Amino acid sequence: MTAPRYRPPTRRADMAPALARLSSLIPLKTEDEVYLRGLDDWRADPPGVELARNQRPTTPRLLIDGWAARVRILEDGRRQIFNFILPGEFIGLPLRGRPGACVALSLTPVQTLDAAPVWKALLDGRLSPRLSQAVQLAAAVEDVWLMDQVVRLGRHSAYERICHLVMELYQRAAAIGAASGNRMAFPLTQEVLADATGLSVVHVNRVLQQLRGEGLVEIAHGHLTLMQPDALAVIARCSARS
Amino acid sequence: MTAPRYRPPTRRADMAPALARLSSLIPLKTEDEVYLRGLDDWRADPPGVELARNQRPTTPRLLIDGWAARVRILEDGRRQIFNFILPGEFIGLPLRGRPGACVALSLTPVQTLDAAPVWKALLDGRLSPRLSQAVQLAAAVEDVWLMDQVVRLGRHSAYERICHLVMELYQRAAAIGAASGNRMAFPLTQEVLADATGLSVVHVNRVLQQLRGEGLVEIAHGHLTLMQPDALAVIARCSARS
DNA sequence: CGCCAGCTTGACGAGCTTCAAGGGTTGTGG
DNA sequence: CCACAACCCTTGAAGCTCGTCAAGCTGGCG
Repeated sequence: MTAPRYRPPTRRADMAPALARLSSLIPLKTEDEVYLRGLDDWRADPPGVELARNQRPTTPRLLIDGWAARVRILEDGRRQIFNFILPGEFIGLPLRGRPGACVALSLTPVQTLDAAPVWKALLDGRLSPRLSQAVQLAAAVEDVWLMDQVVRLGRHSAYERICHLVMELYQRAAAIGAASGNRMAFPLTQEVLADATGLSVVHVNRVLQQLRGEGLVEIAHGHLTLMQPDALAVIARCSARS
Repeated sequence: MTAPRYRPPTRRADMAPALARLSSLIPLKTEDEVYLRGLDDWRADPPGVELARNQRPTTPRLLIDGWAARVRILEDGRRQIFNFILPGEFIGLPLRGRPGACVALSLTPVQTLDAAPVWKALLDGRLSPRLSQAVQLAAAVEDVWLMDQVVRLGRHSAYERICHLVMELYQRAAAIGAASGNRMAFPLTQEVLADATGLSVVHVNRVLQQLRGEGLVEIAHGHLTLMQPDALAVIARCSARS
């Protein structure tokens, strides 16, 4: 009956994962890291909170802990997830989008920093060339992920969709140092996976059972394990070409 | 047996549609139109030609006549169309994408202009503020279309997908003055529609039959007619919100 | 200990794909 | 002018993938 009270963390999470992700786009120098660590408008939010709407003006934020997603909700309640947001990614950059196109939603407890100074510095040309390029690259990579999502939804079977998405998420987790030994924390519910893959919850469950039975992937207790990364990669590689 | 010889047109197509489309993003001044009309590296291509690959360096081009599409082709031959390209849109702008992410393919005979001067001028800050903003807006609108595509593929039925796509294309045609009286030239084959909507050709055909039977939409002889635009809009409006 | 969100399973049916074959239209060559 | 080829559209039949409904289970948290 009582609202599920949210106890915000008292301290800022480690910024290393976020910095690792940005460095994976373009190697950052110490001064860049110092600059980012200097961002001081910190905020913590519980799951299920709308972090940003894609409309101007919106102040961009940098995710430093937790998972979020870009989502659209239809009039009749259907939901479609466009993409997941992991630490080191920007939310609400005015580079893209338009009112109602999508909303950023926290999926776990999240911590973010106000990135408005970064954006302002970029526009004024005061941002370090490496950070400028990192922002540009981040946008380009997002575009590619969105195209991958289109291919998954349009031309992959349920089985392929889940394999492909799992591989993407594993590689992104690896880039922030959140994966080791083919294992990673995986906070997504099957309902969220369903909204991302365009499937029903029940069918997501069945595919996951199948993958577990085949000894390919195991998701349990908030963790994901790639049992046969190579076999998975083969299935997922029904993707690019030409 | 003989290659289906291609007779390129001898004269450049009218640029009015392309200019109308850009003006619909941001009203252009006469000098902007003069500048664009001054682009002189003209090219004509038959259908089925790869116009640009999403990788640097690629020289961007401005489509002035015909239809094209951004496509990805999978190893096993499956195809997914991301988006259609109509006159007034740029192909291969280095704003987005990455090798292999997608390819631009002509669907009809097309005519394009080399837009490298535009891009260079933009980078140097020499481009008129209106044209600069038009390019930015074009990119933003493309993002929205891509998200719409994700929603169609992920959460719409076949019936809804086709209605929604038809509405989008009609509005885009209207913006370039290529539609009148609920009617427009429509050069897409059912196979192309299938690759755009993630369906099989056979099922696209069945849905089109149904729409025709219901007196909603008629596609025949390369032309599309909206018989009941209002009813269609209601079906298609299962889209944005929040 | 009890509650609730999330996971699991079965049965059934709809939506869509696949395979197969036929028909219409357009353009090319004899 | 006709015949033919290529391409596209159309239709039927059969079956698989996936969604829906319904019910029970499990684990974590207050």
